[in-house]
Parts: sequence; C-alpha cells; structure tokens
Amino acid sequence: MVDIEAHLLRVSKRHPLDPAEIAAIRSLPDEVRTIPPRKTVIHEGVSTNHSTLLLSGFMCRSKSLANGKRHMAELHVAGDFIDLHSFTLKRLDHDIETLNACQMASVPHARLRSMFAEFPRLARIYWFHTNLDAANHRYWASSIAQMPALVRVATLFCEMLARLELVSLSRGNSFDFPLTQTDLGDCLGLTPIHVNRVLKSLREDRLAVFRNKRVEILDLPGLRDVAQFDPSYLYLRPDPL
Amino acid sequence: MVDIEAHLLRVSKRHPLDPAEIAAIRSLPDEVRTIPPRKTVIHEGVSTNHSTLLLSGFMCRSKSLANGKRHMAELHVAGDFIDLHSFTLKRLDHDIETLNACQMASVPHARLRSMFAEFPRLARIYWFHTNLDAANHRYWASSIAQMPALVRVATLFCEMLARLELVSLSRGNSFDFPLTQTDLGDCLGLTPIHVNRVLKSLREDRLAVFRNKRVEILDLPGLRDVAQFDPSYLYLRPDPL
DNA sequence: CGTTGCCTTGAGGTGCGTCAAGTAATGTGG
DNA sequence: CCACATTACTTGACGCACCTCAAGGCAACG
Repeated sequence: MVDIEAHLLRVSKRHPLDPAEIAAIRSLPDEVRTIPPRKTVIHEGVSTNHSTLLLSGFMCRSKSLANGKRHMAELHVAGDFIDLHSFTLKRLDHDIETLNACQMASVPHARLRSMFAEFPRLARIYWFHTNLDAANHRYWASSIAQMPALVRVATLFCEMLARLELVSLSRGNSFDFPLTQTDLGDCLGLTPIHVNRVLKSLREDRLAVFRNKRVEILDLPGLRDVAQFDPSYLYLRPDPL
Repeated sequence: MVDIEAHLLRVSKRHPLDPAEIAAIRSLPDEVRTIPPRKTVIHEGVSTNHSTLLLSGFMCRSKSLANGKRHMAELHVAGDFIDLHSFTLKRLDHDIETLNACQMASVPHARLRSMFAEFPRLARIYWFHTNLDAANHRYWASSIAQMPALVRVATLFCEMLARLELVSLSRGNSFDFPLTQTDLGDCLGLTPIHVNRVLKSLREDRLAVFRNKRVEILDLPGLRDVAQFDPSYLYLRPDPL
C-alpha cells in the first residue's frame, strides 16, 4: 500500500473529498521509488507522460540561469504533487531535485485523464492546486522584487511552518528543513554569505534558529511581524468549488 | 459579434482547434465592457463567478505589498484570459488593472464548466494556459532574483515582442506599450529612476527605444543577446495534448 | 497658463555582493 | 580510529548596482 496520506491531507483540508474520490486518488500511484539526496529527478525540457507525488522528504524546482546562477522556484514537502503541471505542459521549464532522501510515487497522465473524466470535480481541484503554485510564484516574485533580505527569510520560515502544519510535519514551532544556506540563498535571490548574516540577526533577536537542518521558531508572533506575514496567498481555506 | 479573434489566435497557435471547439469558445462571452485607462477592474480577495477575456488593450496583475510598494506580476495583451485562474481560486491574490483603454468580455464560470464537460480537451488546453502563467511567473521570479536591471528590461522587451507577434499586434520590431517608466519599474523590481538610466543605455547602444508609449527594437539580435533570451518558457510550440 | 504627471539627470548613500580567510562539521579510505 | 578531503558555516573588508533625495524640463490639459 502506498502511503499517500499526506497528499490526501493536503487536498482534503482545502476541499473535502467523498469516499469515491478518495478511492480514485488512492489508485493513482504507479511505481514508488526512493531517491537519495541531491539528485535531479526530472530534467528541464524533457517530455514526460507521468507526474510525481512526493510521499516523504523535500524536493525543489530548480532553474539554471543563462549566467550560471541558479534559482529555486519552489520547495516541495510530503503530500505535494510536484510536477502536476507536466500534465498539460509536458516538458517542464525547470529541473526537479531531491534535497534529502525522498520517496516518490509516479502517476501516469493516462490515469489522471481517466480519473478527471470520471470525477470532473477532481479535475477542478487539481487545477486549483496548479493555480496555487502560480499564486505562490507570484508572491515570491513580489517579495524578491520589493522586500529586503530579512523579510524574505522570515517569510519563508513562516510559509514553511504553515505548509508543514497542514500535513502534520511540524513539531510545535519547529520543523525539518534540509537546506544549506546556499540553497536558502538560491530560493530567495541572496548570496549564502548574506543569508548567513540574516540568520545571525534572526538568532540574535531570538526570533528563529536554523541549525542542523532544522528551523526552530522561537517567537512566532515576532517573526510574523517581521515578515508581515499574511498567509492568504496559501489559500488554506478556499471558497468551495 | 464579440471580437475574440486575438484569443482564438493565441489558443490555436499552440493547440489547433476543430470547428466545434471554436464555436464553443465563441459562445463563451457574456457582456462586453470598455474600461478607461488606469482602473482596477478586479479587486484582490473578492470572490467572483466569472473570468475575463481581454479583447483589446493592455492590463496588468498588480500586487500591493505590505510595505506600500507595488509589483506587477504579469502584463496582459489582447487575447489573454486575464483571470482564468479565478475559475478555481475564486478570489484572486492580486488586483487586475487596465493600463490603457480596454475592451473586455466577461465569461461566466458556469459556461466554462459546461464547455469543459462537453470538450474535455478544451479543459486541458485552458488548464495549460494557467500553467503557462505559472511558468511565466517562475521565469520572472528567477530573473528578478538573479539578473541585473539591463538584462531584465531587455528580456521584457523581447518577451512582449514575441507575445504580441503571436496575436499580430506588433509592427516589424516595434509595438505599443502603454506603460510609464514607473510601471516598468513595478514589473521588474526597479525604481523608475534606474529604469530611466537603463532605457538611456539601451537607446545609446542602439538596441531599443521606448518613447511615446511605444517600444521600437532597433537591433533585435543584439537585444536578445543582452537578454540571453530563450523563449522556451513561453511554450510557443507545445507538445500535443 | 497654472497644474499635474512623466521624464531626465546629478549627487550621495546603502543593502547586498564579492573576495578572502579561517573554523567547524561530515565523510572516506586506509 | 585516524589522516585527509570535502562541504558547510562564519566573519571581516571592500566595492558596486541600485536606491534615495533633490531639482529641473517638458508636454498635456482643464
């Protein structure tokens, strides 16, 4: 039995599902694979006929830029459909990489297609989830364009906490976060050196500590205040479909 | 008769449509409205039950940030479905504003829903188009995070030319572009003053001129070179659905 | 014909990048 | 279990791309 409970949690907390829909989702996964850390699982530009469900671990969407720099467009946690957009785009505009060891299940597009034919509401729900990605991208584009480094780091910590709580992967106000400071910089458009300085300042202000691949938020209200965090872009409670 | 030719062009150049599909799309628009420049047509957070097709003019998706700054997440040209994502998100995470005078047609979500039921391929095609938005956001987030101002401006000009060519709204290598330098800054995460300096440098290098609400590209290969422009993120020729 | 919005340019400041060097943590083969 | 390499973290000094502040020009318009 494939463990897609995190995914069901993620979906159903936003859109309650009936038993038939849940059964249909459960039957999606094809093969399950375990991938070591720091591997590129899906390469930019390669056409694909399946999408990938992340069962455990952390992955990222990584763009290599023309000038040799790198940008992570999104971080993914257990329960995320990391490349559902390949259902319509076929080839992706970025790589998908593991950060730590990951379990992932592949879902053939053909199965999605027949599921959507049988359950049109699920089609809209999964469409919603790719639109959620877009909303997330918009938020981060704006943040990177207009917010100082401290705010960006604080925002990322707040977002990750909210997303991990949704799938029960936080413990109090702390959570696993298997990124290096360089990775953090690639997410936020900063150099690792400056990330280091920002982390130091968060530590000194007793707001949050990032150490040993874990984030511990010491003062959540304070951190939210620094980030001016408004989680509405995460659409944790959408209008009904 | 509503003029949605630009939209049909935009869709069909990526995915050839058969006559029944074209007829279905033609019957989507409800009322048509003409909006003056610089009006907010759709407000952030307000729930909506229709989407909007831009028939003529330029609009933008504008995010107002917590610190009073502003970011344009995307520019829209004739033929774009500017808020198709509201079909699944209901409330948007940004405002939608006109830049110049615009004609727009509203499309009730109920009509979309019944069209998608009858033509499942169209559902995938329109889903593709919202995923296209996401790819565009990713591209710009990366560019803003990692590219210098000159590259960003050059890239935007290259992108707009490609998108306007698609719907036959360019003339040679020049096109209407009803933005102020402040708007350009809000798109690219720059101050209007710095935008001005970049434009001056593009002008002096005989690469492009932006004047009187028009962009004239003098040296397209040169500009593409500055931008290191690779239009694959625009998915002008996707794999078949 | 004053007001307003947009463009333009200069002078000076700063947040973050670059360069450099050293320290810790982690892994690897003998 | 130790040499040793490698990768990640940390901190300081310095530079620059871009921001801020300021002032003036020009065109559109009521």
